Amino acid sequence: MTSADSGPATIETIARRAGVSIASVSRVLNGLGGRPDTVRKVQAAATELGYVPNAMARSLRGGRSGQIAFAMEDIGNPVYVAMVRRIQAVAKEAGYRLLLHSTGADREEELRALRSLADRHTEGLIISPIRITREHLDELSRAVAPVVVIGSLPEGVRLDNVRVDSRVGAAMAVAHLVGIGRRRIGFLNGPLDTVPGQARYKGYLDGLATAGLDGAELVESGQFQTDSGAEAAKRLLERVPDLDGLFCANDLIAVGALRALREAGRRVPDDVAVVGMDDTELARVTWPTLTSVGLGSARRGELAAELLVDRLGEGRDREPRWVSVTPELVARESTRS
Amino acid sequence: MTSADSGPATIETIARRAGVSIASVSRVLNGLGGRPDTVRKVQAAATELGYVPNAMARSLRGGRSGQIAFAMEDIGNPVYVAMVRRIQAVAKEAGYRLLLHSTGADREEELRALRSLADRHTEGLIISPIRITREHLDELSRAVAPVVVIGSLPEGVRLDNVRVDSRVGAAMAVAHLVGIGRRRIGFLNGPLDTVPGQARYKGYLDGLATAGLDGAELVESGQFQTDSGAEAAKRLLERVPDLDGLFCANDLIAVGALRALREAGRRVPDDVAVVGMDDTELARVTWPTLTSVGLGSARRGELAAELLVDRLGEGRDREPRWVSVTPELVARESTRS
DNA sequence: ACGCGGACTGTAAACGTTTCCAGGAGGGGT
DNA sequence: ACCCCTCCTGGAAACGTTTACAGTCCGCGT
Repeated sequence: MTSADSGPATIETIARRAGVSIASVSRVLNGLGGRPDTVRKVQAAATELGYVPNAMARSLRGGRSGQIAFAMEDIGNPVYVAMVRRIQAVAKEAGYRLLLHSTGADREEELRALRSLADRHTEGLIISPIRITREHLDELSRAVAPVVVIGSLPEGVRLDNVRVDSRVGAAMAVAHLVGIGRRRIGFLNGPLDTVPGQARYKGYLDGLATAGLDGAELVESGQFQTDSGAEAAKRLLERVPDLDGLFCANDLIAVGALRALREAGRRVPDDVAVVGMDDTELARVTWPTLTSVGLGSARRGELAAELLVDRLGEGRDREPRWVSVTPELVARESTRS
Repeated sequence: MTSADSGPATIETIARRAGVSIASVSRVLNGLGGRPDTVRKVQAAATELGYVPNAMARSLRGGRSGQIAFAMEDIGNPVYVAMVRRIQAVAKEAGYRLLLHSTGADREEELRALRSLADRHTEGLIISPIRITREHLDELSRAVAPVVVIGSLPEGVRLDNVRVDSRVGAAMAVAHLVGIGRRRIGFLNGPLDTVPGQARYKGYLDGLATAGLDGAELVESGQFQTDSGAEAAKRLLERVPDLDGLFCANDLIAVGALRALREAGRRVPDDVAVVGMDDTELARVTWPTLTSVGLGSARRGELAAELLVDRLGEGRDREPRWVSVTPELVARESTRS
């Protein structure tokens, strides 16, 4: 009560006040037994002093920081919001705190996140890179702590991995448009040199091929963002006035496209039916509400977090696991026939 | 290169390899001088071994973890996304990592976030509580590390604080609706027992009073969320069929209201003009786009982060500072006259 | 030639824990 | 009455840094 001890109470303060050794204090506080009166004295002292163990000291000694990190492009994209939410939940459940890295899709930032594992402030990392370069792979293989990747990896990379076949998802989108009678189906993509950009482009072509259509000239690429999507849509509409279906590589692009279509006086879905991808919360907010191919982002976040937590505990040395989620098309007003 | 040292390189590994003491290694690596050849040897050894300093050890010794935290209700609300983005940026700039607490507006969780400062894993906290109880204030005053509150505090609380007069903002919304000729102006609020709920309600009344209107019976409350907003709107429409203006306490509610209005066959803005609050990214996504009173969420996040960073550095003992941001109405299609 | 000052170095302590180890106390069985 | 076993305890080391302190070396001025 009086104790003129400077600074917050430590295990030592308690030891002095309870008249026992710091070892005993530590044991009692960790529930490792002790004589009843020792336990009582220590607990009394601890609560009186409002003792809270110093997490840094504990981490240093135990080699465990109790922290994991999630690195994504930008938290502004609702697809990552969904992931963060679930990762957060799983992490908290397992007793980990969550750190956020916003990389802005900058390769250097991503690598920095990866390398930052080396300083041990974080026990593991979930990363969702949209480009995967040789350097990424090198750095991944060299990572000093467990890493779980959300997104597709090249064959043979031995890392826990949560993926979704967005190529199939893209094909589903096209099939759906074909199914409601559309024939001139455009595609607004993100950058072609990204993993998702590639996969979705191939899926688009797959979908067209299956339907016996040709759409080579109906593609525009930009960024995976709203404004960029609006511009791309405008370009496409000028080039292809008889467009009647539009698949967008993510919901942000789709939102931009809806805006551009409206400004161009096209009705959705009557004139042009639109399908987005990711099935984010945005899809239920637009008007008309947006048909979108869900890629299970919440689920992927959850799975990734579970993989990581497992590897940090029980599954220390298990084989790397590749988990996948299946895409699912959610039909809404933007493709009502 | 060969070194059968187990585990990652430490300052000691380097010392052995370079044939100097650990003190010298530390000094060289921190740029505190040394004889040219010592510097060379140490640096060579460090890079060969790929040395990275252990953040935990450093934190323990230095008493600084290099981490700050942000506690908010739910990252699903775009208003927090905007804040997180900016906080993240400022934190990174100043060399801090950012931890996220999602409290789900649960009082216990919020208090836990506050108390968790005591374990020193975090140097400071930015918190945006929507309810402020006696317990919050006690815990805030007792916090062992700097805290910045985003949101209004009772008079006399000595804490760094970033606020916005949302009461005035609400009044602006009503004035705007009055300005375009609306007279039966409803209000969809969040919970009345929250700080923002209170302020916005008062502002709504202020606005009506200024215009010489009476609207006591035109209010519905629910949660600050989309679905809840849709339900509230439905209830209100049934009770008040001649509604011609609607102010919503945040954009999520407004999005729900837009949906409900559409389902009820009312045109926006022709039949009912709608104003939201927070001016989140959602406002530009809906159709019609949503007029909304911006409360500078990005700016508030930024200011809060700056206050915190300052207090952790230079401003250690400066007086608590109260900063405020002024609301700003952004007119869009939902109130076009 | 000697001493002095300055620049550099190494030893050791400190940060706050957890945990290994050896020793002590107490109780039960012979 | 003695011994052994169990249970608890305190001392000390360890985690990987930074830093105060005291010592060493060198060159320079006298």
